[in-house]
Amino acid sequence: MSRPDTKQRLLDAAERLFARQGFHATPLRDITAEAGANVAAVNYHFGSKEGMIEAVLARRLGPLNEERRERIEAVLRAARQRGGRPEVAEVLRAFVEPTFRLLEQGPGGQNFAVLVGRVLAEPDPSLRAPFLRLVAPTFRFLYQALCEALPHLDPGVVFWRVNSALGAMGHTLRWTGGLGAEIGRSSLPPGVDPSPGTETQTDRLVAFIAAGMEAP
Amino acid sequence: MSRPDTKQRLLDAAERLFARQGFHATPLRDITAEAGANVAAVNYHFGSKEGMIEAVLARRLGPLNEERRERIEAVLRAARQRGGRPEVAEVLRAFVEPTFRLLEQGPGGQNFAVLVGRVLAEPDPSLRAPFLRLVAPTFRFLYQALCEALPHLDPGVVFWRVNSALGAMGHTLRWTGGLGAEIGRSSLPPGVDPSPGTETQTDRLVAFIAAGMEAP
DNA sequence: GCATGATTGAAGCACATGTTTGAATCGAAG
DNA sequence: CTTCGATTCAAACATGTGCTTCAATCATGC
Repeated sequence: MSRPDTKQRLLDAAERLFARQGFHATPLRDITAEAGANVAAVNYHFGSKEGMIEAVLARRLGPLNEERRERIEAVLRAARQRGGRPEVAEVLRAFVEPTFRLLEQGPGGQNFAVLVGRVLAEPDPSLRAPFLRLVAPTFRFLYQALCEALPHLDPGVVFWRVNSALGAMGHTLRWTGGLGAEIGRSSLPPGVDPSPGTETQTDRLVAFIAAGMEAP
Repeated sequence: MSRPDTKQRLLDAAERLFARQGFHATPLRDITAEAGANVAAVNYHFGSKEGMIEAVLARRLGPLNEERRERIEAVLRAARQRGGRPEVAEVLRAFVEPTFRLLEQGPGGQNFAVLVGRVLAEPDPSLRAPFLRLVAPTFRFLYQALCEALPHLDPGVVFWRVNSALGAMGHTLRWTGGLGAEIGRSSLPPGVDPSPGTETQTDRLVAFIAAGMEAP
Protein backbone atom coordinates (compact mmCIF):
# COMPACT_ATOMS: atom_id res chain seq x y z
CA MET A 1 0.00 0.00 0.00
CA SER A 2 1.34 3.37 -0.93
CA ARG A 3 -0.64 5.34 1.65
CA PRO A 4 -2.12 4.02 4.85
CA ASP A 5 -5.27 2.03 4.22
CA THR A 6 -7.08 3.18 1.15
CA LYS A 7 -10.19 1.41 2.37
CA GLN A 8 -10.52 3.67 5.40
CA ARG A 9 -9.87 6.80 3.38
CA LEU A 10 -12.59 5.75 0.96
CA LEU A 11 -15.01 5.16 3.81
CA ASP A 12 -14.21 8.56 5.29
CA ALA A 13 -14.71 10.37 2.00
CA ALA A 14 -17.91 8.49 1.25
CA GLU A 15 -19.23 9.19 4.72
CA ARG A 16 -18.63 12.89 4.26
CA LEU A 17 -20.01 13.21 0.75
CA PHE A 18 -23.03 10.97 1.26
CA ALA A 19 -23.91 13.04 4.31
CA ARG A 20 -23.54 16.37 2.52
CA GLN A 21 -24.92 15.61 -0.93
CA GLY A 22 -26.86 12.42 -0.54
CA PHE A 23 -26.21 9.01 -1.99
CA HIS A 24 -27.60 9.36 -5.49
CA ALA A 25 -26.20 12.84 -5.94
CA THR A 26 -22.63 11.79 -5.16
CA PRO A 27 -20.65 10.28 -8.05
CA LEU A 28 -18.07 7.63 -7.28
CA ARG A 29 -15.41 9.79 -8.86
CA ASP A 30 -15.97 12.56 -6.31
CA ILE A 31 -15.33 10.08 -3.54
CA THR A 32 -12.20 8.58 -5.06
CA ALA A 33 -10.83 12.01 -5.87
CA GLU A 34 -11.25 13.13 -2.27
CA ALA A 35 -9.73 9.92 -0.99
CA GLY A 36 -6.85 10.12 -3.45
CA ALA A 37 -7.71 6.72 -4.80
CA ASN A 38 -8.65 5.15 -8.09
CA VAL A 39 -12.22 4.43 -9.18
CA ALA A 40 -11.43 0.75 -9.43
CA ALA A 41 -10.56 0.68 -5.73
CA VAL A 42 -14.23 1.06 -4.86
CA ASN A 43 -15.28 -2.00 -6.75
CA TYR A 44 -12.20 -3.84 -5.54
CA HIS A 45 -12.82 -3.20 -1.85
CA PHE A 46 -16.62 -3.02 -1.69
CA GLY A 47 -17.89 -4.67 -4.85
CA SER A 48 -20.18 -1.81 -5.78
CA LYS A 49 -21.40 1.61 -4.76
CA GLU A 50 -24.16 0.02 -2.72
CA GLY A 51 -21.62 -2.17 -1.00
CA MET A 52 -19.77 0.96 0.01
CA ILE A 53 -22.75 2.67 1.65
CA GLU A 54 -23.37 -0.54 3.54
CA ALA A 55 -19.78 -0.57 4.76
CA VAL A 56 -20.02 3.09 5.75
CA LEU A 57 -23.10 2.39 7.84
CA ALA A 58 -21.80 -0.83 9.37
CA ARG A 59 -18.48 0.62 10.47
CA ARG A 60 -19.99 2.94 13.05
CA LEU A 61 -23.46 1.50 13.56
CA GLY A 62 -22.15 -1.67 15.16
CA PRO A 63 -20.41 -0.02 18.13
CA LEU A 64 -23.11 2.65 18.38
CA ASN A 65 -25.92 0.11 18.67
CA GLU A 66 -23.97 -1.88 21.21
CA GLU A 67 -23.56 1.19 23.38
CA ARG A 68 -27.23 2.13 23.06
CA ARG A 69 -28.28 -1.38 23.99
CA GLU A 70 -26.00 -1.54 27.01
CA ARG A 71 -27.21 1.79 28.30
CA ILE A 72 -30.88 0.89 27.90
CA GLU A 73 -30.22 -2.42 29.63
CA ALA A 74 -28.56 -0.57 32.49
CA VAL A 75 -31.62 1.63 32.90
CA LEU A 76 -33.92 -1.39 32.93
CA ARG A 77 -31.71 -3.21 35.41
CA ALA A 78 -31.58 -0.26 37.78
CA ALA A 79 -35.36 0.05 37.66
CA ARG A 80 -35.86 -3.60 38.46
CA GLN A 81 -33.41 -3.47 41.33
CA ARG A 82 -35.34 -0.72 43.01
CA GLY A 83 -38.57 -2.50 42.17
CA GLY A 84 -40.02 0.30 40.05
CA ARG A 85 -40.60 1.14 36.44
CA PRO A 86 -37.89 2.62 34.21
CA GLU A 87 -38.06 6.38 33.78
CA VAL A 88 -39.12 7.40 30.25
CA ALA A 89 -36.56 10.18 30.03
CA GLU A 90 -33.81 7.82 31.19
CA VAL A 91 -34.62 5.27 28.50
CA LEU A 92 -34.71 7.92 25.82
CA ARG A 93 -31.47 9.47 27.02
CA ALA A 94 -29.80 6.07 26.90
CA PHE A 95 -30.71 5.91 23.24
CA VAL A 96 -30.19 9.51 22.18
CA GLU A 97 -27.01 10.42 24.04
CA PRO A 98 -24.66 7.97 22.31
CA THR A 99 -26.07 9.12 18.99
CA PHE A 100 -25.47 12.78 19.66
CA ARG A 101 -22.05 12.06 21.07
CA LEU A 102 -21.06 11.24 17.50
CA LEU A 103 -21.17 14.98 16.88
CA GLU A 104 -18.21 15.40 19.22
CA GLN A 105 -16.12 12.62 17.72
CA GLY A 106 -14.39 14.66 15.07
CA PRO A 107 -15.64 15.46 11.59
CA GLY A 108 -16.14 11.79 10.78
CA GLY A 109 -18.62 11.23 13.55
CA GLN A 110 -20.36 14.47 12.69
CA ASN A 111 -20.78 13.43 9.09
CA PHE A 112 -22.04 10.06 10.17
CA ALA A 113 -24.62 11.66 12.43
CA VAL A 114 -25.98 13.64 9.50
CA LEU A 115 -25.91 10.51 7.40
CA VAL A 116 -28.00 8.64 9.94
CA GLY A 117 -30.46 11.52 9.91
CA ARG A 118 -30.62 11.29 6.13
CA VAL A 119 -31.09 7.55 5.97
CA LEU A 120 -33.84 7.80 8.58
CA ALA A 121 -35.71 9.87 6.00
CA GLU A 122 -34.72 7.88 2.95
CA PRO A 123 -37.39 5.93 1.07
CA ASP A 124 -35.05 4.28 -1.44
CA PRO A 125 -35.01 0.60 -0.44
CA SER A 126 -31.42 0.09 -1.57
CA LEU A 127 -30.35 2.46 1.21
CA ARG A 128 -33.07 1.73 3.68
CA ALA A 129 -32.69 -2.02 3.64
CA PRO A 130 -29.10 -2.27 4.91
CA PHE A 131 -29.77 0.46 7.44
CA LEU A 132 -32.88 -1.23 8.80
CA ARG A 133 -31.11 -4.56 8.97
CA LEU A 134 -28.52 -2.94 11.21
CA VAL A 135 -30.79 -0.91 13.47
CA ALA A 136 -34.05 -2.85 13.62
CA PRO A 137 -33.11 -4.91 16.70
CA THR A 138 -32.04 -1.80 18.59
CA PHE A 139 -35.21 0.07 17.62
CA ARG A 140 -37.29 -2.85 18.77
CA PHE A 141 -35.43 -3.00 22.04
CA LEU A 142 -36.05 0.70 22.59
CA TYR A 143 -39.72 0.18 21.84
CA GLN A 144 -40.01 -2.65 24.36
CA ALA A 145 -38.22 -0.65 27.04
CA LEU A 146 -40.62 2.23 26.50
CA CYS A 147 -43.60 -0.11 26.67
CA GLU A 148 -42.31 -1.16 30.08
CA ALA A 149 -41.95 2.46 31.11
CA LEU A 150 -45.45 3.35 29.90
CA PRO A 151 -47.58 0.32 30.79
CA HIS A 152 -50.79 2.35 30.92
CA LEU A 153 -50.48 3.28 27.23
CA ASP A 154 -51.70 1.22 24.29
CA PRO A 155 -48.68 -0.40 22.56
CA GLY A 156 -49.87 1.04 19.26
CA VAL A 157 -49.75 4.55 20.68
CA VAL A 158 -46.29 3.90 22.10
CA PHE A 159 -45.14 2.69 18.69
CA TRP A 160 -46.31 5.81 16.89
CA ARG A 161 -44.82 8.03 19.54
CA VAL A 162 -41.48 6.29 19.21
CA ASN A 163 -41.78 6.94 15.52
CA SER A 164 -42.37 10.64 16.09
CA ALA A 165 -39.47 10.74 18.52
CA LEU A 166 -37.15 9.19 15.94
CA GLY A 167 -38.36 11.72 13.41
CA ALA A 168 -37.54 14.56 15.77
CA MET A 169 -34.12 13.08 16.49
CA GLY A 170 -33.31 12.58 12.82
CA HIS A 171 -34.34 16.12 12.00
CA THR A 172 -32.15 17.51 14.76
CA LEU A 173 -29.20 15.42 13.60
CA ARG A 174 -29.54 16.65 10.03
CA TRP A 175 -29.98 20.22 11.12
CA THR A 176 -27.21 20.30 13.69
CA GLY A 177 -24.40 18.67 11.79
CA GLY A 178 -25.50 19.87 8.41
CA LEU A 179 -27.39 22.70 6.88
CA GLY A 180 -28.75 24.23 10.03
CA ALA A 181 -25.87 26.62 10.26
CA GLU A 182 -25.97 27.71 6.64
CA ILE A 183 -29.71 27.98 6.29
CA GLY A 184 -30.17 29.24 9.79
CA ARG A 185 -27.78 32.11 9.80
CA SER A 186 -29.68 33.95 7.14
CA SER A 187 -33.23 33.28 8.26
CA LEU A 188 -32.98 32.63 11.97
CA PRO A 189 -35.21 34.70 14.22
CA PRO A 190 -33.18 37.12 16.34
CA GLY A 191 -32.05 35.89 19.73
CA VAL A 192 -31.75 32.25 18.70
CA ASP A 193 -28.42 30.51 19.15
CA PRO A 194 -27.77 28.90 15.75
CA SER A 195 -25.75 25.99 17.15
CA PRO A 196 -25.88 25.31 20.87
CA GLY A 197 -23.50 22.72 22.32
CA THR A 198 -24.08 19.02 21.92
CA GLU A 199 -25.08 18.64 25.55
CA THR A 200 -27.67 21.38 25.37
CA GLN A 201 -28.96 19.89 22.15
CA THR A 202 -29.29 16.46 23.76
CA ASP A 203 -30.99 17.78 26.87
CA ARG A 204 -33.49 19.74 24.84
CA LEU A 205 -34.33 16.89 22.54
CA VAL A 206 -34.72 14.41 25.40
CA ALA A 207 -36.96 16.86 27.26
CA PHE A 208 -39.08 17.33 24.14
CA ILE A 209 -39.59 13.70 23.21
CA ALA A 210 -39.91 12.53 26.83
CA ALA A 211 -42.77 14.97 27.32
CA GLY A 212 -44.28 13.78 24.05
CA MET A 213 -44.04 10.14 25.04
CA GLU A 214 -45.68 10.83 28.39
CA ALA A 215 -48.50 12.95 27.01
CA PRO A 216 -51.89 11.95 28.46
CA MET B 1 -53.53 20.00 -27.50
CA SER B 2 -54.20 16.39 -28.25
CA ARG B 3 -55.00 15.36 -24.69
CA PRO B 4 -56.23 17.57 -21.88
CA ASP B 5 -53.40 19.64 -20.46
CA THR B 6 -50.09 17.88 -20.73
CA LYS B 7 -48.68 20.26 -18.16
CA GLN B 8 -50.98 18.99 -15.41
CA ARG B 9 -50.36 15.38 -16.31
CA LEU B 10 -46.63 16.00 -16.08
CA LEU B 11 -47.01 17.64 -12.68
CA ASP B 12 -49.09 14.72 -11.42
CA ALA B 13 -46.59 12.14 -12.60
CA ALA B 14 -43.65 14.10 -11.23
CA GLU B 15 -45.40 14.55 -7.90
CA ARG B 16 -45.94 10.84 -7.62
CA LEU B 17 -42.49 9.71 -8.70
CA PHE B 18 -40.54 12.33 -6.79
CA ALA B 19 -42.45 11.32 -3.68
CA ARG B 20 -41.81 7.61 -4.14
CA GLN B 21 -38.27 7.53 -5.48
CA GLY B 22 -36.83 10.92 -4.69
CA PHE B 23 -35.78 13.70 -7.01
CA HIS B 24 -32.34 12.56 -8.07
CA ALA B 25 -33.39 8.94 -8.41
CA THR B 26 -36.22 9.73 -10.83
CA PRO B 27 -35.25 10.10 -14.51
CA LEU B 28 -37.20 12.53 -16.66
CA ARG B 29 -38.11 9.71 -19.00
CA ASP B 30 -39.95 7.86 -16.24
CA ILE B 31 -42.08 10.93 -15.67
CA THR B 32 -42.86 11.58 -19.31
CA ALA B 33 -43.65 7.92 -19.88
CA GLU B 34 -46.15 7.90 -17.04
CA ALA B 35 -47.68 11.15 -18.26
CA GLY B 36 -47.82 9.93 -21.84
CA ALA B 37 -45.80 12.90 -23.01
CA ASN B 38 -42.57 13.56 -24.81
CA VAL B 39 -39.30 14.28 -23.01
CA ALA B 40 -39.08 17.65 -24.70
CA ALA B 41 -42.36 18.69 -23.12
CA VAL B 42 -40.63 19.05 -19.77
CA ASN B 43 -38.17 21.59 -21.03
CA TYR B 44 -40.86 23.27 -23.07
CA HIS B 45 -43.22 23.77 -20.13
CA PHE B 46 -40.84 24.09 -17.19
CA GLY B 47 -37.47 24.95 -18.68
CA SER B 48 -35.64 22.23 -16.78
CA LYS B 49 -36.02 19.40 -14.31
CA GLU B 50 -35.46 21.81 -11.45
CA GLY B 51 -38.14 24.09 -12.83
CA MET B 52 -40.52 21.18 -12.71
CA ILE B 53 -39.95 20.33 -9.04
CA GLU B 54 -40.50 23.99 -8.26
CA ALA B 55 -43.81 23.92 -10.13
CA VAL B 56 -44.84 20.74 -8.35
CA LEU B 57 -44.22 22.35 -4.97
CA ALA B 58 -45.80 25.68 -5.82
CA ARG B 59 -49.02 24.19 -7.16
CA ARG B 60 -50.19 22.87 -3.80
CA LEU B 61 -48.05 24.78 -1.34
CA GLY B 62 -49.71 28.11 -2.13
CA PRO B 63 -53.24 27.12 -1.09
CA LEU B 64 -51.93 24.97 1.77
CA ASN B 65 -49.94 27.79 3.32
CA GLU B 66 -52.87 30.16 2.97
CA GLU B 67 -55.09 27.75 4.87
CA ARG B 68 -52.50 27.20 7.59
CA ARG B 69 -52.04 30.93 8.01
CA GLU B 70 -55.77 31.63 8.22
CA ARG B 71 -56.29 28.93 10.80
CA ILE B 72 -53.42 30.12 12.97
CA GLU B 73 -54.72 33.68 12.72
CA ALA B 74 -58.15 32.47 13.81
CA VAL B 75 -56.64 30.85 16.89
CA LEU B 76 -54.74 34.02 17.78
CA ARG B 77 -57.83 36.16 17.24
CA ALA B 78 -59.97 33.95 19.44
CA ALA B 79 -57.38 34.08 22.20
CA ARG B 80 -57.19 37.85 22.09
CA GLN B 81 -60.95 38.18 22.17
CA ARG B 82 -61.18 36.21 25.36
CA GLY B 83 -58.17 38.11 26.72
CA GLY B 84 -55.97 35.05 27.16
CA ARG B 85 -53.05 33.33 25.53
CA PRO B 86 -53.46 31.01 22.57
CA GLU B 87 -53.48 27.32 23.43
CA VAL B 88 -50.32 25.53 22.22
CA ALA B 89 -52.22 22.50 20.96
CA GLU B 90 -54.66 24.74 19.08
CA VAL B 91 -51.85 26.56 17.28
CA LEU B 92 -50.15 23.30 16.36
CA ARG B 93 -53.40 21.76 15.19
CA ALA B 94 -54.03 24.78 12.97
CA PHE B 95 -50.73 24.04 11.28
CA VAL B 96 -50.76 20.27 11.21
CA GLU B 97 -54.36 19.52 10.31
CA PRO B 98 -54.39 21.13 6.85
CA THR B 99 -51.17 19.29 6.08
CA PHE B 100 -52.51 15.90 7.05
CA ARG B 101 -55.76 16.57 5.27
CA LEU B 102 -53.73 16.27 2.06
CA LEU B 103 -53.68 12.55 2.75
CA GLU B 104 -57.42 12.44 2.18
CA GLN B 105 -57.40 14.46 -1.02
CA GLY B 106 -56.89 11.60 -3.43
CA PRO B 107 -53.61 10.03 -4.49
CA GLY B 108 -52.24 13.37 -5.65
CA GLY B 109 -52.52 14.94 -2.22
CA GLN B 110 -51.12 11.83 -0.62
CA ASN B 111 -48.08 11.87 -2.86
CA PHE B 112 -47.60 15.55 -2.18
CA ALA B 113 -47.72 14.94 1.56
CA VAL B 114 -44.90 12.41 1.26
CA LEU B 115 -43.03 14.81 -0.98
CA VAL B 116 -43.25 17.55 1.65
CA GLY B 117 -41.93 15.09 4.20
CA ARG B 118 -39.03 14.30 1.89
CA VAL B 119 -38.13 17.89 1.12
CA LEU B 120 -38.23 18.68 4.83
CA ALA B 121 -35.34 16.24 5.16
CA GLU B 122 -33.54 17.20 1.96
CA PRO B 123 -30.12 18.86 2.20
CA ASP B 124 -29.66 19.45 -1.53
CA PRO B 125 -29.95 23.23 -1.94
CA SER B 126 -31.48 22.99 -5.41
CA LEU B 127 -34.52 21.34 -3.80
CA ARG B 128 -34.40 23.03 -0.45
CA ALA B 129 -34.17 26.57 -1.78
CA PRO B 130 -37.48 26.72 -3.67
CA PHE B 131 -39.22 24.88 -0.85
CA LEU B 132 -37.90 27.24 1.80
CA ARG B 133 -38.79 30.26 -0.28
CA LEU B 134 -42.37 29.01 -0.32
CA VAL B 135 -42.76 27.94 3.31
CA ALA B 136 -40.42 30.22 5.26
CA PRO B 137 -43.06 32.92 5.97
CA THR B 138 -45.53 30.33 7.22
CA PHE B 139 -42.91 28.66 9.42
CA ARG B 140 -41.97 32.00 10.87
CA PHE B 141 -45.60 32.80 11.54
CA LEU B 142 -46.03 29.51 13.35
CA TYR B 143 -42.94 30.23 15.39
CA GLN B 144 -44.23 33.64 16.44
CA ALA B 145 -47.63 32.25 17.36
CA LEU B 146 -45.97 29.64 19.56
CA CYS B 147 -43.81 32.28 21.21
CA GLU B 148 -47.04 34.04 22.13
CA ALA B 149 -48.45 30.82 23.50
CA LEU B 150 -45.30 30.06 25.52
CA PRO B 151 -44.14 33.44 26.82
CA HIS B 152 -42.31 31.91 29.78
CA LEU B 153 -39.95 30.00 27.47
CA ASP B 154 -36.75 31.33 25.95
CA PRO B 155 -37.34 32.04 22.23
CA GLY B 156 -34.31 29.93 21.40
CA VAL B 157 -35.85 26.95 23.14
CA VAL B 158 -39.14 27.54 21.35
CA PHE B 159 -37.30 27.62 18.04
CA TRP B 160 -35.56 24.30 18.61
CA ARG B 161 -38.77 22.72 19.79
CA VAL B 162 -40.59 23.89 16.68
CA ASN B 163 -37.78 22.30 14.75
CA SER B 164 -38.25 19.01 16.54
CA ALA B 165 -41.99 19.22 15.99
CA LEU B 166 -41.49 19.72 12.26
CA GLY B 167 -39.14 16.77 12.24
CA ALA B 168 -41.75 14.58 13.88
CA MET B 169 -44.41 15.79 11.45
CA GLY B 170 -42.23 15.18 8.41
CA HIS B 171 -41.36 11.71 9.60
CA THR B 172 -45.01 10.85 10.12
CA LEU B 173 -45.91 12.18 6.68
CA ARG B 174 -43.25 10.10 5.00
CA TRP B 175 -44.18 7.03 6.98
CA THR B 176 -47.93 7.32 6.60
CA GLY B 177 -48.24 8.03 2.93
CA GLY B 178 -45.18 6.11 1.92
CA LEU B 179 -43.13 3.20 3.09
CA GLY B 180 -44.70 2.74 6.46
CA ALA B 181 -47.11 0.17 5.16
CA GLU B 182 -44.52 -1.85 3.27
CA ILE B 183 -41.77 -1.76 5.85
CA GLY B 184 -44.14 -1.91 8.73
CA ARG B 185 -46.15 -4.95 7.84
CA SER B 186 -43.15 -7.22 8.03
CA SER B 187 -41.48 -5.82 11.12
CA LEU B 188 -44.26 -4.23 13.12
CA PRO B 189 -44.64 -5.34 16.71
CA PRO B 190 -47.83 -7.34 17.18
CA GLY B 191 -50.93 -5.40 18.16
CA VAL B 192 -49.95 -2.22 16.33
CA ASP B 193 -52.31 -0.84 13.73
CA PRO B 194 -50.08 -0.30 10.67
CA SER B 195 -52.11 2.62 9.30
CA PRO B 196 -54.65 4.31 11.54
CA GLY B 197 -56.98 6.88 10.00
CA THR B 198 -55.85 10.38 9.17
CA GLU B 199 -57.79 11.85 12.06
CA THR B 200 -56.22 9.49 14.60
CA GLN B 201 -52.83 10.19 13.11
CA THR B 202 -53.35 13.94 13.41
CA ASP B 203 -54.64 13.73 16.97
CA ARG B 204 -51.71 11.61 18.07
CA LEU B 205 -49.12 13.81 16.45
CA VAL B 206 -50.63 16.99 17.86
CA ALA B 207 -50.78 15.43 21.32
CA PHE B 208 -47.13 14.39 21.04
CA ILE B 209 -45.67 17.67 19.84
CA ALA B 210 -47.93 19.80 22.03
CA ALA B 211 -46.65 17.96 25.09
CA GLY B 212 -43.11 18.38 23.81
CA MET B 213 -43.56 22.11 23.26
CA GLU B 214 -44.96 22.54 26.76
CA ALA B 215 -42.29 20.49 28.50
CA PRO B 216 -40.95 22.23 31.63
C1' DG C 1 16.79 -12.06 -5.26
C1' DC C 2 12.39 -14.03 -6.51
C1' DA C 3 7.90 -15.70 -6.78
C1' DT C 4 3.23 -14.92 -5.38
C1' DG C 5 -0.88 -12.82 -4.12
C1' DA C 6 -2.79 -8.33 -2.87
C1' DT C 7 -3.46 -3.73 -4.44
C1' DT C 8 -3.34 0.22 -7.59
C1' DG C 9 -3.50 2.73 -12.02
C1' DA C 10 -4.99 4.50 -16.71
C1' DA C 11 -8.05 3.70 -20.06
C1' DG C 12 -12.18 2.39 -21.79
C1' DC C 13 -17.02 0.34 -22.12
C1' DA C 14 -21.87 0.38 -22.16
C1' DC C 15 -25.44 2.79 -20.84
C1' DA C 16 -28.43 6.51 -18.70
C1' DT C 17 -29.17 11.25 -18.14
C1' DG C 18 -30.72 16.27 -18.98
C1' DT C 19 -31.08 19.06 -22.78
C1' DT C 20 -31.49 20.64 -27.63
C1' DT C 21 -32.96 20.60 -32.41
C1' DG C 22 -35.80 21.03 -36.30
C1' DA C 23 -39.55 19.25 -38.52
C1' DA C 24 -44.46 17.86 -38.01
C1' DT C 25 -49.02 18.75 -36.17
C1' DC C 26 -52.68 21.21 -34.19
C1' DG C 27 -56.12 25.09 -33.20
C1' DA C 28 -57.93 29.11 -34.17
C1' DA C 29 -57.92 33.87 -36.30
C1' DG C 30 -58.05 36.43 -40.75
C1' DC D 1 -58.11 28.05 -47.45
C1' DT D 2 -54.18 30.26 -45.47
C1' DT D 3 -51.37 31.70 -41.88
C1' DC D 4 -49.24 31.81 -37.64
C1' DG D 5 -48.15 30.86 -33.04
C1' DA D 6 -48.45 27.12 -29.75
C1' DT D 7 -47.48 22.50 -28.94
C1' DT D 8 -45.72 17.78 -29.79
C1' DC D 9 -42.60 14.43 -31.66
C1' DA D 10 -38.49 11.50 -32.97
C1' DA D 11 -33.89 11.81 -33.03
C1' DA D 12 -29.67 13.19 -31.66
C1' DC D 13 -26.14 15.44 -28.57
C1' DA D 14 -22.94 16.01 -24.93
C1' DT D 15 -21.87 14.57 -20.82
C1' DG D 16 -21.79 11.79 -16.60
C1' DT D 17 -22.40 7.40 -14.63
C1' DG D 18 -21.13 2.75 -12.47
C1' DC D 19 -18.36 -0.74 -13.61
C1' DT D 20 -14.58 -3.63 -15.97
C1' DT D 21 -10.14 -4.72 -17.92
C1' DC D 22 -5.52 -5.70 -17.75
C1' DA D 23 -1.02 -4.35 -17.06
C1' DA D 24 1.97 -2.25 -13.49
C1' DT D 25 3.31 -2.01 -8.75
C1' DC D 26 3.78 -3.25 -4.08
C1' DA D 27 4.47 -6.15 0.21
C1' DT D 28 5.79 -10.31 2.01
C1' DG D 29 7.44 -15.18 2.68
C1' DC D 30 10.88 -18.19 0.79
